[in-house]
Amino acid sequence: MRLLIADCQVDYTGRLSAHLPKATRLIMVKADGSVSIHADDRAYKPLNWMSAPCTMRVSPGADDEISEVWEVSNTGGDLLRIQLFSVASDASYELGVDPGLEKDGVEAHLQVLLAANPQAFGVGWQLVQREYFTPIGPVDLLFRDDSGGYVAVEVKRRGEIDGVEQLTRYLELMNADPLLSPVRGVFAAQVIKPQARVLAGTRGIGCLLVDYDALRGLDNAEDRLF
Amino acid sequence: MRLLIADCQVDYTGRLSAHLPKATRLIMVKADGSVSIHADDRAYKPLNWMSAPCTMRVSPGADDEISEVWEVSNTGGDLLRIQLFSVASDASYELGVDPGLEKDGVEAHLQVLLAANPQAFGVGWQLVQREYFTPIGPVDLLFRDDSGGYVAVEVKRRGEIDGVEQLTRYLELMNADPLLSPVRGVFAAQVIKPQARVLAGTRGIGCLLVDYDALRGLDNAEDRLF
DNA sequence: GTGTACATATCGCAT
DNA sequence: ATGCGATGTGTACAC
Repeated sequence: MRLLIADCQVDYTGRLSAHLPKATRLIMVKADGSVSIHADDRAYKPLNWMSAPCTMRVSPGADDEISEVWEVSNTGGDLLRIQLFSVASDASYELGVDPGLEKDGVEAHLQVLLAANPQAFGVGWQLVQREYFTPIGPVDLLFRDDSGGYVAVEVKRRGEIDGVEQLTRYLELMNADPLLSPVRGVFAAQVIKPQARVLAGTRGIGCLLVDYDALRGLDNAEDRLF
Repeated sequence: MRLLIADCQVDYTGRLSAHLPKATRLIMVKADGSVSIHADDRAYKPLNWMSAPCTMRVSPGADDEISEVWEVSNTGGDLLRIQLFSVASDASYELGVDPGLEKDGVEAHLQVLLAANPQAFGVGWQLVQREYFTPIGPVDLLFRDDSGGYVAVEVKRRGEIDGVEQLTRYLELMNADPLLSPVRGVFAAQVIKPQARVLAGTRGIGCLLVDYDALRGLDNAEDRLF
């Protein structure tokens, strides 16, 4: 990883055109060839960047003020042009390959927990299949309720309007299948935004607020019992 | 901006739980207090981060190997815990406030260009309103076609399935209004994905591929003429 | 390679 | 504050 602190002017042309006037910034060149330019605020997003795979071409500056010009390009025709003025610092480091991030608590885990605990939906519910396949994609969970009717469940961490749309498309398709019809829908999420709840209501789709910690507790309790 | 190259172990608890095993990484502390941890690949995304506003608490390490422990927290209860082992480099720089990014070519510009050039849709089309308001949000463009019928247009840079869903919701609502009905829909984008085109077709929504450069050329030509 | 869904998305704007 | 849409979204995974 190479880190420069330098006065620079940057231009990007690609999916849009963007320009950074001359100022002091951090320029980061990573081992995969990617380049990013950071200001002294915002943790997450660089001002400008070029993702790998890309190639860099370095040329001398056109005048005394510009020491070098970097042109970073990819196969899609995007071009990041960095004009370097004075360089306050320029250092390189060997970091090696990162062992990587371990995560927990995402939607996949919610889905597994709900599949293992149908009682979260109601008494007598039984799981038919997880990731039940339809031509337009997999339904997260398919259950039969206590009366034997099919229920398609869409699981989200945060329930928003596009999740309701997604479930609606699945339901349209499944209800066109005489072997499945009628299929009800339930939208399950840790939080459900009001607009999503209203839209679900108008489409006859039920909503279930999922308590992740309680479900995980249930799961652990069962692990201990059996 | 403070830049450390150091062996570190990182834990994050907040909207999810995540763990980074001990390895050499870049740790960036910006003037706004935000902290990010970068591996030697991926230009855009840090491995872990805490956005401003947040506060850092530094304590000495529990044993000889750990030099310091940083705990960065925000008001939402998120916690980023960095255990520092050996530090290869530690430097601070004054960058000042960045003059900021200037952009061009985003969806807003497409919308303006299309509003100014109704002939891109067809002969005799007339703009009724840009950002035509409905209770569920603004329709990008509302036209009357050569026969006087209303046409709602959704503009995207890239036409995908969710854009068709969005336009569908607008059309449902507008067609429920006897003063507007019937309203046709047209989905306009620089590229339209096949699945979006098919969905639009099944809903009776037209598709228009927008040539950004040609439209801009038209616009410039008009600027010169008048 | 393309399509699809998720993200600690972030960011900006309008209510 | 909250909702909502756009992002050069990036990223992983399935087909």
